[in-house]
Amino acid sequence: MANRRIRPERTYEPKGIDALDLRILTELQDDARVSFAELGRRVALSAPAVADRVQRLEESGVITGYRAEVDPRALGFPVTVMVRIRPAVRELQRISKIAQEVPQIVECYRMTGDDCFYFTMHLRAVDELEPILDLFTPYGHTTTSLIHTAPVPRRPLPLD
Amino acid sequence: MANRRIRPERTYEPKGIDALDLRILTELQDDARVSFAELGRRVALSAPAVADRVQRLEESGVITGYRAEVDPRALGFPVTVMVRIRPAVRELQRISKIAQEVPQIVECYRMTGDDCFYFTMHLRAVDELEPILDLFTPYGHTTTSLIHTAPVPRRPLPLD
DNA sequence: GATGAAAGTACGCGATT
DNA sequence: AATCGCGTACTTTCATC
Repeated sequence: MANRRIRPERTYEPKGIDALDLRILTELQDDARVSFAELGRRVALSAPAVADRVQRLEESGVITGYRAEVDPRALGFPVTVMVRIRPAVRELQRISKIAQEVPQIVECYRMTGDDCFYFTMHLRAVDELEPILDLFTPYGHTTTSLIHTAPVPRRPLPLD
Repeated sequence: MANRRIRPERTYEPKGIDALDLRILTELQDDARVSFAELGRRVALSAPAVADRVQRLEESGVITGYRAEVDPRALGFPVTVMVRIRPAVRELQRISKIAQEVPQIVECYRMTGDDCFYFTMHLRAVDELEPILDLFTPYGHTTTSLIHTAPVPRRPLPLD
């Protein structure tokens, strides 16, 4: 029988990341627009030195991007919805594809359990919900929840 | 009988936000570290003009922050977990509080449905899971899923 | 537009291997 | 001796008035 051991494509080990890198990452998670000069002052390094480190962290995939966070409600998306999906057999790929194609969906994950997909989306009105859910119902069973509040709003990973 | 009509505390209307603001927000959602000069070039505005607009968007709460996104796996958190909670009666506040106090939890939301809390956390090993879940089990029933992949990794709100 | 700050580049120093 | 990481010096670009 063939060897079916599954190996991860990459081994994710924090090699070559030191305490100074973690301090830099903490600062950048808190304020991504800080200048290299100011960042250098905060971690006691020269501007070129921090710029080098930040570039290294970007190129090695530790930093995956810099995002302005916006308030969807302030932009006319007052409805945030979380949907779980229990896919019908052999329809997993299709669900991924639809999720990618619906622009209101801002994230979608696959996970363990019966409901093995979930996604979050922002809507201009609840009217938008039904037609979007109908894209998925042919391929699985959906469970929908409206999000009320954020007891813990999105926050950085603690890196100490 | 008292009037029990529920009104939102704030009306969230995109008032005073024009197409140029939306283009600026799109750029900043994509690359929060872009300079005002470069941002100005992209939206055909002078650097001081975009700087003014960005400041206005920050002060009005449309922009809530600038975050570097990091890859938790690259930093030694290979396990991402999503937990839903169906709280016991009258224990909602307690669940919020615990979620706030656990640093591994990077977001927590309250929503409609039986499982009216959910949160996401990043762990260094699955060993960490049990003691964290045990913080919640006295106050509700938990459903835990390990996250495998991201068919749609976190992406910006489309503002066209 | 002008001024002061920050980014980017080049080069040299010192420690580590 | 060679490499790596940092600092300094200098030019260009940017932020701010």
